[in-house]
Amino acid sequence: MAGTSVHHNLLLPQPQEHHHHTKGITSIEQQCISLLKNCKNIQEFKQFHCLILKLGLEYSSLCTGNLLSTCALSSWGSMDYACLIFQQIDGPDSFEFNTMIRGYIKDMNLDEAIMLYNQMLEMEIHPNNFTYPSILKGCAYLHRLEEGMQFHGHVFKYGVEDDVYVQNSLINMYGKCGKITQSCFVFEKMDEFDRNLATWSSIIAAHASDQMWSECLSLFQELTSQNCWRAEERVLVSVLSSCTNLGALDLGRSTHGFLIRNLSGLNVIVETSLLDMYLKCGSLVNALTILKRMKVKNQWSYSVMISGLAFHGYGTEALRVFSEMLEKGFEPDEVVYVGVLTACSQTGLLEKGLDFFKKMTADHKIKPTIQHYGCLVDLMSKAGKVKEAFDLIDNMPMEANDALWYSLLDACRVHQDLELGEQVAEKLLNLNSQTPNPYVILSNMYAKAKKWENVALTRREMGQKGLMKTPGFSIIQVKRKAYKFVSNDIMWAHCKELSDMLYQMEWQLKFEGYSPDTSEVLLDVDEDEKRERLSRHSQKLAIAFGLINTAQGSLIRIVRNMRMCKDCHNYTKYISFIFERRIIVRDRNRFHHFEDGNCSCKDYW
DNA sequence: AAGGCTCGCT
Repeated sequence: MAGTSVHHNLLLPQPQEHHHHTKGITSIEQQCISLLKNCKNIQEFKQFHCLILKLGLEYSSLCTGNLLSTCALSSWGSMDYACLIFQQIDGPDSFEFNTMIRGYIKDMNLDEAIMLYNQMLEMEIHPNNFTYPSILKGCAYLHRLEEGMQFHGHVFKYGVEDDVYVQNSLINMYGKCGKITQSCFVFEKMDEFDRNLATWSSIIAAHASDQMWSECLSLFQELTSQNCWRAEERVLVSVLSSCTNLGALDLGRSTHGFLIRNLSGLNVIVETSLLDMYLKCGSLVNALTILKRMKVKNQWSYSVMISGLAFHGYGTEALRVFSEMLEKGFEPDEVVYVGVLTACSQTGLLEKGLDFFKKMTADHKIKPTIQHYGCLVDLMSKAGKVKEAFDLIDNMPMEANDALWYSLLDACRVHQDLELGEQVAEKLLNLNSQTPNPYVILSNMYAKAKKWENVALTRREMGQKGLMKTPGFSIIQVKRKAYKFVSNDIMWAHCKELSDMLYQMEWQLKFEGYSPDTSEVLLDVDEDEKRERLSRHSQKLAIAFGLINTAQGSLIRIVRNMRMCKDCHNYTKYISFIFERRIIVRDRNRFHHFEDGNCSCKDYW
């Protein structure tokens, strides 16, 4: 038994007659401390503690502090026992209080930590620069802004506002509580030379989580321009997240290169961020390479993989990854289930999706959030069950948001359910009357049903509110430069090269059997005019530009602000076949991979 | 005796 040999060791220092004092601790105390720190579990620790008490050792406050910290901060979760020790201490000092607070924060027990903090003040023991970082960390984690602000006040009261650890913790706390302005305020007030990597990491992460991605990247540039910079995984994770959200594949690639050059190995969090970046920026090939090289995967890696595959239209593969995750013994959380349900809705697996929803609540005891209901509504709507989706929203335990209604409204449009569409549009306008989107979708539905009076009426109502339709556009990247094409933009009509290319494309398309599908042109004009308009959709212009300006056989990437129309989808399939190009289009919901005349969405989107 | 990182419905 491990205990026996340790007892033996503990008794060893006894024969020493003269006590060596080092830094105020006797050598026997020092030995006790080191033995205590090597304890593997609470039982072992208790045994030692009893033994020390039996030996009748008088220990100094430093020793008590160490005893406490060993217990309170151990990984074997023994705050109860630490409490017992703490209560026996006659007049605990700030060191001991800080240790206990840190122990509670480690267990995410902010309320107990705050109680102890108040007790500290009552006993007129001043908190110090070691008190605030830990307690602010607790506020950050649990998004407790009110308490965090209170501590910010105390930081001044107890004169530790210039401590860099305290300042970093404040930046982090405000960032996590969504108060980016306050984070910046603390950051700006800091001495430039005091700022360290944790400072930068906190402020950069704060911007990333507040969706200020471009600002996040400029801060990172500011950091790299300083000489003190060194490779830091933690910072780069936030940078990668910003690249992901901006769809900045090039910058993401550079960051990946930087990581490879500067670090010998990558941890699982960085690898997961890279995985997410490549997936969301549309490079499935790079994502799969990362995945193959990953030695360690955690729940988040699977989560990213599942939603990423779903985003690319590989629903079945996403579900296969999910079952692998379960086999490996990872407990699915609510986020993973959002990915799983998305995979089902993107692929049209209605029954499976409903099954997963049941499993989630019954087997895994996860309370569905509005996001889960969102997926479910999308799942049913896309499968044509619009009435059922409407009933589901009515019977949900929470209020519906606009995302949910939009999902249903778009399905009403696709499945031409005018009556329900009108109801849904009204719901949306009740939520926010100053948005053009419900009017636009509704008028498009009227147009498709050839109810031109209603079209005019809807458009007029929209105009009276001063609302404008957001124009559809497509962005194509050529040699690291972005070119934006807006539908029916006449600016490009003067470009001979482009109109020649469009003419050539059209000619070859017709030869291969393509005929324009004018059913989604939503104006009361004749067939020729419809065809004319169709041919000037932004995606077609962007593709023509891409065919002219990129090397033969190379990949074409397009990002759009809207869902593509049926005809553009069909047209792009033909182009991928005729010009032997892979074309990847990201619309507002997902990726479409066009290759050899087919699309990864299998025409379900 | 202390502080910093990644995933989710239109």
